[in-house]
Amino acid sequence: MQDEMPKAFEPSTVEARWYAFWVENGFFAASLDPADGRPAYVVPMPPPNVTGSLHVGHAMRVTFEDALVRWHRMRGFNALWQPGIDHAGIATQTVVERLLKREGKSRHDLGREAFAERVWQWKAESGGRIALQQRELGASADWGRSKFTMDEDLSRAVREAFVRLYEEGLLYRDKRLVNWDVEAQTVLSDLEVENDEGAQGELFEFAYRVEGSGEELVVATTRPETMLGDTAVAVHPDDPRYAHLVGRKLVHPFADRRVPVVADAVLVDPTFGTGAVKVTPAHDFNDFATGKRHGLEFVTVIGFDGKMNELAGPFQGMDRFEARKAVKKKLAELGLAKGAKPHTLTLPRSERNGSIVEPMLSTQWFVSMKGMADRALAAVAEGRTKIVPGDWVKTYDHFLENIQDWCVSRQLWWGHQVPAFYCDACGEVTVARHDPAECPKCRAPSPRRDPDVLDTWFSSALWPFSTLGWPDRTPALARFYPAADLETGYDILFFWVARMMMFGLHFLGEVPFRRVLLAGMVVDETGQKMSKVKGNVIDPLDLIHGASFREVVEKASPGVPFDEALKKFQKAYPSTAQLKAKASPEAECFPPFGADALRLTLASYSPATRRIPLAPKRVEGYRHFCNKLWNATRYVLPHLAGLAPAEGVPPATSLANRWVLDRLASALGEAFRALDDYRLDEALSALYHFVWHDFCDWYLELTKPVFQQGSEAEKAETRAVLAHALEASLRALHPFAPFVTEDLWQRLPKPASRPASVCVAPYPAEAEGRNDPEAARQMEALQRVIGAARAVRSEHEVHPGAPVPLVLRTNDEGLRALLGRESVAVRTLVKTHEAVAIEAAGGARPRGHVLAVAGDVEVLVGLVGLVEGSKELDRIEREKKKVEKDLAALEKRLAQPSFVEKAPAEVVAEARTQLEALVRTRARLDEARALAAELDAPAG
RNA sequence: GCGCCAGUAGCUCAGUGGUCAGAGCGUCAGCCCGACGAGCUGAAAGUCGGUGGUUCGAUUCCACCCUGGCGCACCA
Repeated sequence: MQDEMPKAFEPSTVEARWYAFWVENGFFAASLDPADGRPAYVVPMPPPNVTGSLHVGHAMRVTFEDALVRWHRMRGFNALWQPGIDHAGIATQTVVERLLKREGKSRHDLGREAFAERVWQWKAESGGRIALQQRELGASADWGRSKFTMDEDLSRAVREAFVRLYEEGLLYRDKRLVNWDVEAQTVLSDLEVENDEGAQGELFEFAYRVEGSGEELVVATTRPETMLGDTAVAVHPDDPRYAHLVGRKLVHPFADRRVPVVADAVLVDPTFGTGAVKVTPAHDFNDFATGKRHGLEFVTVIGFDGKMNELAGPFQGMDRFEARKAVKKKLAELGLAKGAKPHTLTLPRSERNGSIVEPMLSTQWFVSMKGMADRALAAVAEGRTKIVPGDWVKTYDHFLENIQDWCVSRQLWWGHQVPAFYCDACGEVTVARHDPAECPKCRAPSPRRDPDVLDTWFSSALWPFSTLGWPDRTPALARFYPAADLETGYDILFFWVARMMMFGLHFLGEVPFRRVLLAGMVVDETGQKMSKVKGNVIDPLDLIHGASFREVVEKASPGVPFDEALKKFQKAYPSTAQLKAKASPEAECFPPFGADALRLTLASYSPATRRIPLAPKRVEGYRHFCNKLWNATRYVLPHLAGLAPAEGVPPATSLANRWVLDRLASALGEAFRALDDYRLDEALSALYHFVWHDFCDWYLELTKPVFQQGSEAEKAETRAVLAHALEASLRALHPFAPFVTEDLWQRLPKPASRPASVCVAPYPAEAEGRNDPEAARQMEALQRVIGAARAVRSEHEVHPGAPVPLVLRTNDEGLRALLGRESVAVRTLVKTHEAVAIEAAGGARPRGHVLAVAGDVEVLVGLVGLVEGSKELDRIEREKKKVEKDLAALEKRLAQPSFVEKAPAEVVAEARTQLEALVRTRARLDEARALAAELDAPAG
């Protein structure tokens, strides 16, 4: 693998071979060996849907989790990143039904068994493709332990959980009003219902006639068709308008039924509408409760198919929306319609298919949540599980404090079938771990199994332990439960995280994970959610492998004409549009940025932020960073000449070597602290800055004169430091950019103790550098001097290649000594071939030199004959203005007795030191100004 | 109605009770120098959403307000 290094980093050639290398060597497998004493670090991967295809959300999961897992693995943890796939009940059934439809069939044509067979077949062919895509991102999961939620062992866990809850009286069957998805033909849990706010509807008013009088009672409704199921009209008990009607009966215009007027303070707000409310206990949640309170009849008039049933009289067979119009019309004909006003309402919609959810009376299985919720609340309150960022604790608490029982049965064919059996002979219900051959009560043969399946999230809630062999007490369970970190998007805090907490505590008596890390959602560059409607979806694989505009735009807006789709896309990603304004379909929209660049980009967003605006331009920036690493290594390698460095931090005596080890220590320390705090962005930023701006911009440049003209001893020391700093940097960056770091690391000569792969090499901590405040201070002074000289030259537009004489003056002897020692460095970095003169301050000014001030050093740059005139006075004035301003502020503060008395001593001392420094700088600037006149005077 | 989040350079975002601040991209000027499908050097640019308060001191803490986003509940 030690081939010639191409000039530029090419992700595609690097990625595939290293992934194979890692897997072949089993680096990602967690160990169950009893002799392995390493502490466990476990992260359960949120199992993507079997129907899923990798989107940026998944890419973010992989990036965050993989970085954490690789980091811990390198730190010597026995890391288990538990992967898997979710069977995704409704989603998968919908996909396969759609396929059947193309063949002109429905699932009913096949029957339940054959349909399930068909789904398994589909799964074998195209399901779980996402697991392969996760590998393209470098996911270091323990693929050998991968689980599918419908695997035999996980199905056993689901059944066990169900039976136990039933035996404990926490799982029960009840007839109540549920959310019915008319399109999918199944019940939904409350969480699966989305509230569509701002829908335009109308508030329709009609009258009921009071029995035995000509009086009318006007009610208002947004759903006139439900009046067919009205069994009462409610008024407020204190409402004088209707007091006389309470207890009277109303005539239902279409049904052979008398409807009582009841007084109800809970349901009725006398100030809203007419102050009289029609009550339909079988089709509305509030009315259901009202019906219970008053012992009303429950008349169901809408069927599970969304059509009016036989109790709807003349409206039977009509679709509910059709019936709405018909009822209104009929009421108008009867003179009972009393007008309508526009009304904004919130419609409950199925999160799956968007159809309007119908509240229906139905018998379903429910899990009693209150007790489990209380324990889940306590676990977080007591800190046994920490939610990060902590902002989410309130949301978590609010959900659990107001939790309703969980409807877990679904009228689907794909999923874990409810293990309940009904005896048709005696009505006995049996819930059992094994299918009963006969009714345990009356011995009637073959009780009928409940046809329903369980909510997909029921099995997901068991994930942290069902994947480890529960209900058996396996070694894996003992070793890997509870997990350390659970990382996921905040959108499934209720669906998944809270339920895992509850089930984990219930079944294992212990929290399922110590930390919950909640990440934001990836959105487009303008902050909009990604959706096909908006045409702003980006396939992360396109960013990795590169893609033409046609490919990108087709995925963003399937089926939409190119130009239109392109426009939408460019609007969502302005920086891309800018980059490729002249986009033609076949032109390259994204070059192959590579998995590393994408990962670095995603890792660079603060995990605390809720919206993560994905900017392709930013990915490009990180590809450049990979390229920088690549080329830095390309520079370093020839100098090392294959010499393997010794173990440990190499000795350093030269300023540059001491300094770079100091910066390395500081960056590594910061990275470690940040990672520990789940701040991948801060860790990355510290390392990025070190590599690019300290290591490449300064240190590599400083090594050049050493290799050109240094002594053998200097060269040897520099070689060792160079090799060490680069090798440590690659290790430090490996969790973020696994591919490029592995490739480069393999090319470097390394100490003998290093393992076969960087992914199991020790993660560098601060001690792999060497703190050296003295070197840091000296280097900073040097950098200021060099910066001042460069600025002078740049501002005077002197050709960087032109040699300029440089005179550095200071009365600080230490500084003079330093500048003398480092004069070669100064000369190299200022890019002047002339000798550098180091002098005491205050001498006569050399002719034609422009002066700048760098702290205590006067920097005189000789520009004779190179420029006409000078901007020196301008820049001195500018600098002085700044200094004066800072000085004034400091003086003012120090003049305040309250500040000096009350502020901490060190703050005051620091202010004084700064003041002194500023005063000195001001003096230099004053001198400089006086001297500036000399240069500005007409040349003699 | 309850709750959460955001509002900092042209853009996207970091950040801190202590000289009223950073990064990337973008912009401007110069360069191409044997690590750099790029890079290097330099520069310009912000009254840190508004109003009050706490404090010796607030962009950073508190209250209220405005704007945008989100969640939950309710809606005859």
